[in-house]
Amino acid sequence: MAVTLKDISRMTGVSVGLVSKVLNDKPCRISSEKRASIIKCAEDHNYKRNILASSLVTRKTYTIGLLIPDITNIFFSSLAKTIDTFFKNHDYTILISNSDDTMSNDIDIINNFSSRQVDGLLVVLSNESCQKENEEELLKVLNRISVPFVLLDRVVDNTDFSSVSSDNEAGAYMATQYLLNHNHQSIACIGVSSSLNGRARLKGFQRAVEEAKAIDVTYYEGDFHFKSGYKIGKDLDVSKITGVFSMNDMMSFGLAKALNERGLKIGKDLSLVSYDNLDLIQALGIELSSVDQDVNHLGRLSSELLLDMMKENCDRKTIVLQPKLIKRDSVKKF
Amino acid sequence: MAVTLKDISRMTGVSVGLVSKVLNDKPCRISSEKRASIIKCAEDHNYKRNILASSLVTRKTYTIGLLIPDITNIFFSSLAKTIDTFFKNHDYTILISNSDDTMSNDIDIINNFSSRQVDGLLVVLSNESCQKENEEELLKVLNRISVPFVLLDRVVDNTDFSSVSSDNEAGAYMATQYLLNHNHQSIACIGVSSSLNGRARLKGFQRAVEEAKAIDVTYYEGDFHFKSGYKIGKDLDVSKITGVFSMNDMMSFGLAKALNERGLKIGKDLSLVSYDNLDLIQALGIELSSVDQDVNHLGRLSSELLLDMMKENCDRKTIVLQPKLIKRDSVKKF
DNA sequence: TTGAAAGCGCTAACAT
DNA sequence: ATGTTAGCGCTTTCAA
Repeated sequence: MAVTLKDISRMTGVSVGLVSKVLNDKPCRISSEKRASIIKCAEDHNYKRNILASSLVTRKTYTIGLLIPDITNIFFSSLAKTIDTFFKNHDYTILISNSDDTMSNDIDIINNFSSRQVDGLLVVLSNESCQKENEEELLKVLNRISVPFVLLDRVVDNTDFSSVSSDNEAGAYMATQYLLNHNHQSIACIGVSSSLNGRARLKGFQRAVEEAKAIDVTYYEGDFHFKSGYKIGKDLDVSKITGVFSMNDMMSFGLAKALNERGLKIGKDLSLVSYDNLDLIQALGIELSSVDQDVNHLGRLSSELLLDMMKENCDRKTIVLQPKLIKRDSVKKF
Repeated sequence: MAVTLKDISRMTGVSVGLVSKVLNDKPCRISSEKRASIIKCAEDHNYKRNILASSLVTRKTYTIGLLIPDITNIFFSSLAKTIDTFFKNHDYTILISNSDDTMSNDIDIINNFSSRQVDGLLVVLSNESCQKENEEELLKVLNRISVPFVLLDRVVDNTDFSSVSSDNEAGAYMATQYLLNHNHQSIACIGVSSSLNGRARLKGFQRAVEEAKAIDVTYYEGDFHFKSGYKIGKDLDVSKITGVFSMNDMMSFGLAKALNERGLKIGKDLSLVSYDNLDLIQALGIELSSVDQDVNHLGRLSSELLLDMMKENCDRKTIVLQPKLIKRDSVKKF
C-alpha cells in the first residue's frame, strides 16, 4: 500500500492538514524542524500525492485530453509532440487517445476524458464524424462537453466552437494556380473525396481551374497513401497531362516512383505540386513543391487558445491558418 | 456543474446507494419503474460517472501508463497503437507520454503516472536512462514503482523486472551472417554506439565477423536518421567494401540514395542488409533485406504480460523475442 | 426492496 | 503555530 498523508501525520506526530500544506509548499507558519521532518519522512517513504483525491477536492486535474485519428500518421504524432511539449511547460499532463478514424471511438473517448475530469480537450475529429450525415449526432456530443475544448484541423461548419484549422481550399488554390502559372493546359488532380479536407482542397483546385478557363482536367481518386499514388502514376495519361496536383506528399511520392519507372522525370517531363511538405520527403532528397501547413504552429496556437479558455473562460475563437506553398524544382514551365 | 449521483438521487427520490448500483449494472433488486426512471434521469441530464471519485473507493482506475521516448518515431507510434487497441478491448484507457529520450522526463512521467494511480505501466526507457552511469539512479526509480510494470524494447541488464524485448544481438548476427554467406570479404557496419540496442547489434555484428575469420571490416558511426546514412554513402569506400550492414532502414535509405547518386546500384554493385523492416521503406518500393522485430507482437505480448501481472499478481517474466531476417534483393553473391 | 452511513485520500476553512 | 473537521463524488456494508 502506498503511503498517505495520514501515515505521515502519524509518523511525524503532525496533523494531516499541516502535512498537506508543507508537502504542497503552501504558505504556513511551521517550525523548521517539523517542516524538515515531514519532508524527510515523505521522501523516505516514497510518498506520492494521490492526484485522484486532491483533484476531487480542488476540481482541477491538470490534465488535457488529446484526441487524434491516427497516432501513426506523422502529421498527428508531430502535432501530439508539439502539444505535449507546450503543456509540459505549463504543468499539465496530456492524455493522448487514438480514434482509428471512427465516430464511435470519438464519442467513447470524449466521454472517457470527461469522466476523468480533464480540464480541457483538444480534438481532431475522425473523418467519419465529419461526414454530413453524422453532423447532428456529432453536434449533440460536442454540445454536451462541459469543459473548454478546441477542434483542430478538421472543423465543423457553421458552428461557433473554438477551432484552429488550416485553410485547405486556399492551399489547394495556390498550389493549382502555381501549376497554371507555368502554362500547363492539361492538368490532373489526385484527390480523396472521403476526407473533409480533401473535399476542401478539391474546391480550391476547381476554383483555380475555373478562373483560368479552358483548362483540360482529369480527376483521379486516391486515398492519401503511397500505393494509390503509385497506381495512378502507372495509368496517368502523359500524352496530354503535363501538370499534376496531388493532395498529399505520400501519394506524390508514389506517383513519382511510378513515373520514374516509366522513364519520365518529375520537373522535366511532368510538373507536380503537392500537399503537406513532409520533412521525410525532403529528407529523401526529393525536390517536391508542396503546401506547408506548419503543424507546429497549429499545435502551439490551439494549445494557447485552450489555455486561455481554461484560465479566463474567455470567448470561443475560430482561427484559420493560411498555408504556404513551398516552391521547389518539381514544377517547371511547359 | 456536472450532475452527480446525489443530484439524480434527489431528482428521482431514490437513495444514492441504489442509484449507484443501478447505473453500474450491479445486481440489485429494485422495482423496474424506479430503475427505468433512474436511467432516464441520468441520460436526460447527461450524467457521467466521476472516475476520480469511484477510483478513490475501488482502488482501480482502469488506466495504463505508456511511456515512450519519441512519439513521432514510427516504431514507437505503431507500438502505441497496438497497445492502445489491445487495452481498449479490455476496458482500459492508455495514457501515452513522451520522454524526448531524456532521463529526467522518464522520472517525472513515471512519478506522474504513479500519482494518477495507474493500474499498470508500460515503459520504453529513454536512451539516457539506459546508459551505464545512470543505472543506479534508474534502479532506484524502478524499484520504487508500486504497481505492476513491464519494460519494453530497452531493457536493464541483470535485473528481474518484467520485460519484453527483442534479441538485437541475434538480429544483427543473422543479418551479418547473411551478408557473409554471400561471399563478401570486405564489409562495413553503420552503427549507433550511443544507443543500447545499437551496442547490442554491434556485438552481434562482431561475433559474426569473428566467426567468419579474415574479413575486412570498416565501421561508420551514424545516428539512425536518413542524413547520416546519406553522408556515409557519399564517403563509402566502394573500391574494397562490397557489403554493408546498416543498423536501421532510415540510414540504409540514405545510403542507397547517396550510392544511387554515385551511379552505384544496391543489390548489384553493393549488397545491403538492414534493420527494422519498415513498411514505409517497402511502400517506397525498395527491395531491402532487413531484420524484422514484429512491433505488433512486441506490443501484444507486453500488454498480455502486464494484464496477467495486474490480474493475478503473477510472477515477473522476461521475454526475449527472436527477430526475423526478411530476405530481399538488396543482397547478392559477390 | 430500499436507505443510511462510513470512508477512500486529500484540501481548506475554521478552531484553538 | 498547530489541530480538527467537513466534504469532494463515489461505492459498499449494514440496517431496516
